[in-house]
Amino acid sequence: MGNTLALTERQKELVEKIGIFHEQSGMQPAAARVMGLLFVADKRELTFDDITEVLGISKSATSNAINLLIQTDLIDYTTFSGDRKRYFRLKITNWREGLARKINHMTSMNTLFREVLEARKETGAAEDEKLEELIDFLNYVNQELPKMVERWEARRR
Amino acid sequence: MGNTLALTERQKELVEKIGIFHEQSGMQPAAARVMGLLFVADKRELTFDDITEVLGISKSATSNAINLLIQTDLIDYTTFSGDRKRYFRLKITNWREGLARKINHMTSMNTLFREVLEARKETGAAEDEKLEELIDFLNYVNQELPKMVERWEARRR
DNA sequence: AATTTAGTTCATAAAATTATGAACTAGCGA
DNA sequence: TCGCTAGTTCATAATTTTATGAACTAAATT
Repeated sequence: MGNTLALTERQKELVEKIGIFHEQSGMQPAAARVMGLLFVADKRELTFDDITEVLGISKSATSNAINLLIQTDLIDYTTFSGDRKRYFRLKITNWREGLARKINHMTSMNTLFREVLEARKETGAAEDEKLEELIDFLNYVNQELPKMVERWEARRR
Repeated sequence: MGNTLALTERQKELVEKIGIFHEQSGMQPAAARVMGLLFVADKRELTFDDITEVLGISKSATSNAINLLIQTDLIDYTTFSGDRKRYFRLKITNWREGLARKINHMTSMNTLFREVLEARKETGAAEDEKLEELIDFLNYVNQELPKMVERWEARRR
């Protein structure tokens, strides 16, 4: 029983590209490939076995990856009555949120920088001012980013 | 000859915090600690040996870390005549740029998503529309972010 | 010329991450 | 009750990443 989901070369290439992208954002390799596959496969919903077979990874690797992606809310699944399989699919809508969270993580450095500044013996050095400036910038981004998302949403309507 | 730069507990704590933050952004552990140290040390400029001794890492680890940080433009050094040592220091001003670059990397996913969409057999499915929407959002961010930075700069003056 | 200083390089070791496969579980249907 | 399906779990293996230490270089100093 050959697998009906075989990928074209183009699809394989895109799975890798998307995989690498996610790896670079800190995701485990297998999970990153699962993301890629869910993006490019001919079907929008894949079963556990689809994933295992098409990616050529072990069941445990698939299990790990899927649970990780569910936990981080990047994928989802449906079921159908009289069928025990789960059908996994991307939760694309959560991307915006995820992006915002990541940017937020970066800009959250500002509180840590503030602590650093307070722990420094006051030298009144030019370096301290530069750090102040950076903190101010991060604060600004933190404040403006949600507004930006709102503007995008408004424009959409 | 004991080292004159010994860190307080508070400073050590902050080095670790900053280190972990950078590690989470994909930086190698040793380099991440060097960043932390340069942030919290009593002096704003440290030598190779200061770093090696205070962090308790090997010379090669220090060498690696420093070269990495110089390459990625996160640190700098000065020299003084009649002194062969290099004095390493943070290049804080480049942070804004670095942050912008990272956000850009994330939003650069839009071109890849566009490729995915084009490779999909046109099903006209709702999923495709969601992906379109995401691409649109990423485009928007890419476009608006530089403006945001400009607004911050303007406000600063 | 010999030594010291300020590093670099590289083979190897240690540690951390990721994947495997075999054994297991729990529900369903016959 | 037996077997099958759809996974999970865990000890172990493979891979990757990171750090070490010893040997080296090249410039400055004595």
